[in-house]
Formats: sequence, structure tokens, C-alpha cells
Amino acid sequence: MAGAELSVVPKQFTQIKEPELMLEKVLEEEQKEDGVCRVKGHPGSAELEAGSTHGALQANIQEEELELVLATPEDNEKHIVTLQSVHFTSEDGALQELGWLEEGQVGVQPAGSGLPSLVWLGEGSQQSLHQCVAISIQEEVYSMPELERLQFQVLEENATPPGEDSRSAVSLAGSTESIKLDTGQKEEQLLVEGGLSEKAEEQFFLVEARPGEEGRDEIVLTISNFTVDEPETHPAAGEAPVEKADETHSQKKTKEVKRTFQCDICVFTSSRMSSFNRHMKTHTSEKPHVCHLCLKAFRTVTLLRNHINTHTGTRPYKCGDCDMAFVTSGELVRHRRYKHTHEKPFKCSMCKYASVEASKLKRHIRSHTGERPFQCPLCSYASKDTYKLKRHMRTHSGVHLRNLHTYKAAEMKCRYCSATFHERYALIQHQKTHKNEKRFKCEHCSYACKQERHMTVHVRTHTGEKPFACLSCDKCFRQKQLLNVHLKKYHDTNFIPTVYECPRCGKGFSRWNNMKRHSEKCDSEQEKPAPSEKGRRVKKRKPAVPKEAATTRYLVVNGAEAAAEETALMSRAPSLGGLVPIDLGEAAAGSEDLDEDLTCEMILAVMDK
DNA sequence: AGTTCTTGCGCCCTCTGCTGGTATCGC
DNA sequence: AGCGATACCAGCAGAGGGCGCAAGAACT
Repeated sequence: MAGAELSVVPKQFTQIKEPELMLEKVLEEEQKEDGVCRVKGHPGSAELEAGSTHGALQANIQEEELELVLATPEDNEKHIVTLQSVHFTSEDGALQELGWLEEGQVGVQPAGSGLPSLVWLGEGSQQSLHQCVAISIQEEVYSMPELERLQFQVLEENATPPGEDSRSAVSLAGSTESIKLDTGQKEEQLLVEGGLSEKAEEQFFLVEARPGEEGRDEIVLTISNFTVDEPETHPAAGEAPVEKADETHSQKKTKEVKRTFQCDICVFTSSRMSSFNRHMKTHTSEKPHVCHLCLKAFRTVTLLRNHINTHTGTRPYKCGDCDMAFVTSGELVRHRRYKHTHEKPFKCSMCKYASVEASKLKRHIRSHTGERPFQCPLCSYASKDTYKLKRHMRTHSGVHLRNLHTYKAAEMKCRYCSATFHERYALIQHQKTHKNEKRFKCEHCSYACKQERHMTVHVRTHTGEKPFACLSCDKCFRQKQLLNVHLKKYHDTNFIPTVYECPRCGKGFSRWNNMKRHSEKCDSEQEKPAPSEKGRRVKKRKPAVPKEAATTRYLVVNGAEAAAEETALMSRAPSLGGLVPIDLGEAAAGSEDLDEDLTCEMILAVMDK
């Protein structure tokens, strides 16, 4: 922005911490015939001009007023303007002394005015199609938490109705999150005044608050015009901006005065009154549409109709290629993609994966990024989706047994039979009886198993089938995993076999249990065990990796609740050394929950500590 | 205002690979 | 009988398929 000169308190870009601090200034706009929008502002005297590939940008600052002139380009396409800031310096105090800044304000200050520039105007960034304003605020002026409520005055394009300022209120829920800044509250007021018709549309702004450059105590607010960020015209990262194919459409879009209906109860916003009204019903218990068959009530006719279809079995959308039928057309389309057309519109950019649904692609991408947003509250495990976490939580079920014993008023039905239960534990125990059913029985022997795949493998022991052949030698295997082990062991030159060494004699073994068995014998040969240890039953537990001196250490606490608390704490902080909390009192009482060898381990651990 | 299309979330399932424990086999 | 290797079994977790449903967006 060479040559730009402004000296003004540009309150059009003023942010005010609280509503009562809001400037009483109202922007005056003049709609000029040549499509130039003049915005009258505040004292100053300077003039800024900049050429732009999209059009001319002018900011005329005269005494007592600032005029920012946005000259539309020849093709009337909305040009892209980027305002970038420089930082408050130690001289911001001087600015306040000069009356340019009220305390807690951020002003726009032209470069080259002899005072430190606060914001300069730049032509459209080549990297972005967003119309945006970036403002940096020194943290001494605002801290992130203070940015809870800001008031912006935004220069509107010439379509803004005269007399309507575009001040917008925004609440920053999170200091580092992108949020929508909208004019909804203002419009709500205008609606009361009858100033806007319902057809008027909102203008979205995206406000991002983030810390500034490293080493600088600043906050950078970037205010982006949402309306120009059309997905169809938004270039992918790394691509040069492309001219909009439908300029008339985009121009219309950007020139419309938009508004938003914002829910006071949740974060919901909508551009349509009808959607807003429908949403608001979700916050009420009003369910005027009652099913005549079961008296269940619903908010909308459509929901009731879908519900009644579950009674009647009505599924109007029938698949032409199979017997499936669905309540909605969308379900049918999705079904056809899955089962018949195999159309997968959502393609992964990192691999060949494609999916029918966007959510599946989103889930898939986590396998590339390693993102695991779903953290287990009891251990370090984190999952990529909710179901896996839910499945994982079953492994903690023995710790949380008491939670399973709450009486539930609603009956819980067994998924395998017609039995019902009011206690979750009883249900789970019952379902286990189904789970342990060995439904798959061998035709050739008495072997039975729970899973079909195991039966498939077992049957091969009768047929002699070994479908997994090694390509490097003639060996064949009944199981793929055995082939894999073989390949690693005999044909993979990089394969380093795991060796478990006997801690007594150092002899190596390929399997931990063999080493363990050897070690016990080696132990008894080399040193006679103490009488107390002689009768000790060896507790079986999973060997740690590596297998060197895998001794479990116990943290002895007093009371079961304390033990549970410590367990939770330890699981969240593996760095604490993997201590296993255990209730000494319960152990001493000889609880059935603690076997004798565990007690011995515990005592050893106490001695160790 | 009603209807239809689209989107997103959640739930549950299967398939698969890996790993560990146990049983069995062969030397 | 002892020992090592192999076979078998089972559980957990990763990945993905398929569907139900609510709600937003678009259309009539």
C-alpha cells in the first residue's frame, strides 16, 4: 500500500468492549451514481489511494471526517480489500492523549502519518478471496478473555440502505475460535422498528481471534466477509484465485443486505425466519402432533408422519433393485449408492478411499491424521470415533460394576431374545449367556465355537486345506497369520525376532511363556525359594513389553473409594510410573476380590517403596 | 406453508489384523 | 519326560459399510 497516507481516528473500525461504550456515531453513507460508496467518519486529514486489480480503493480523510471510498471496478464485481494492521506500540498512549483513541479502543491509523500506523488498507490479497480486515490489538489494551463482546462498525457496500449503519455485535465465545459475526441483533431491532423487510438477508462475517506473532503481546482479529466465500468460487489451497463464473450472481449475493436470526438459548443461527421458528420449537416442550396409535407426541407433522410409518410399516420409497424400502427419498438414494450404483462422491485426497457419505470420509481422514478426539476418561486410550470408545469402555466394565446396578424404569430388552431387564448389569450378564453360546458346531467332530471364522479355520484341520501358500517356498498354511509369521521369520531379512531372556541364566527364548516356564525351573535350581514364596501361586498377567523385569508396583491406599480415585488419576497420568492403587484394608480383610498372590505382590510393592 | 432434497450425526454391525494364552505336536 | 515349535482359540482395536433420524436448505 505504497503512498497511502491517512491521519484520522477511523472509528468505522472501532471495537468497543461493552455496549455502553459503543460509539454514538452513525455512519453516513452516500450512494453515488458512479457506484462509489462514501462513508463519513471521524476527524482526520489524509488521503489514500490504491490501485487494485479489482478496482480502485480510495480513502479520503478530511478534517472532521473520514471518507473511505470504495470504487467498484468496471465489471461491478465486488473487489477484494484487505486491511492489515500494524501493532500498537508504546506510543498508543500518545494516541489516546491526542484523543484518537479512547481507552480500550482500537483505531485505524493510516501509514505515513508520522504516528505509528495501526491499520493500513491494502488491496485484495492474492492469497485470499475474502474481504477481510485484520486488526491487531495489543494485549495491554485487550486480553483474550476481555474480547467477549465486541462491537464492530463495518463499512458496507453501496447496497446498504441509507441510514442503516452496519454496526454489528458479536460475542466471542472462544478466544481462538472462528465465529460468525452477524447483524442479527441489529436487525432484530430494525425489525421492531419496521426498518427491514423479511426478505432482507444477513451479512455474515467470520471473526477469528488469535494470538499474534510469537514474542509479541498482541491479538489479531481477522474479520472476513462471509458472503464472498462461496464454496463454488473458493479456490483450493495453493490455487490462484479464479474469476467467478457467475458474476451477476455473486454480485447479487454480495450486495444483498443479509441478516441472521440468532437463538438466545443455543448457538443456532439461521437466515430464514421459518427455519428459526422451527428451531425455536426444539427448545420448547410443545408437541402438538400426537400419534393416534400410541399417543406419542411430535413437534412437526413430518415427524409424526414418519413415526406413524413405523407403526404401519409404510416405507413409500422402494428400491427397484432389491426389496429394501425407506421412509425418505434420501435414504433410498443412499441405499442405492451403497448397494447398487456404488457411486462414491466423497474421495480422499491422500489415498484411493472414497465413500458414499461425507461423514465416512471425515472418519477415514482421521486414519491419516491420527486424530483421536474421543478420549477414554479412565485410561490413556483415545478413539477416532464414538463407537470405538464405547466399545473400549466395555473393557473397564469390571471397575464400574456399581454403575451397572442402577434400577432403570424403562425396560431394557435383550438383543438376542425377548427377555427384559431393569438393571443394566443383569442385562449384560444375561446377554453374555448368548455371547458364550457356541453356535457354530463342527460337522466332523465335537468342536464348537462362537465365531464363524474360527469354524472355517477349524474345518481345514479336517479337510487338510491350507489355502495360504508362501510364494517364496512351498510351504502352505491354514491361517493367514501363520503365513505372515512364516514370511517374517524366513523370508524377511529385516525381521528381528523377539528374544525373551531368562533373567537368571540369560538363555533366550522366542516366546515369553516358554521363558517364564524355564525361568521358574531355573529359579528353583539356582536358589531355594523361601518357605513363604514356595507355596505362592504365580499370578498370570500379560507380560509388559519388553519383558524385562515386568514387576507391577502397587500404591497402597486406605479405602476402596480412594483406590478408585487413584486408579482414575493414574490412568490419566501414565507418567506417574504405572502404580496400581489398591485398598490395603480390603486386602487385609481377605476380600475375595484379591487373591493371595496379589496380596503378596502388594506387600512386596510396599517393601519396595 | 408444505414438501422435497441435502447434510450431518449417531448407532450398530462386520471384517480384519494383531496379540497373548493355552493345547498339542514332534524331536 | 523335557523342550521348543506349531496350532488353535479368544479378545481388543482399526477400518469401513449400512441405516435411522433430525434438521437445515431449497423448492413449489
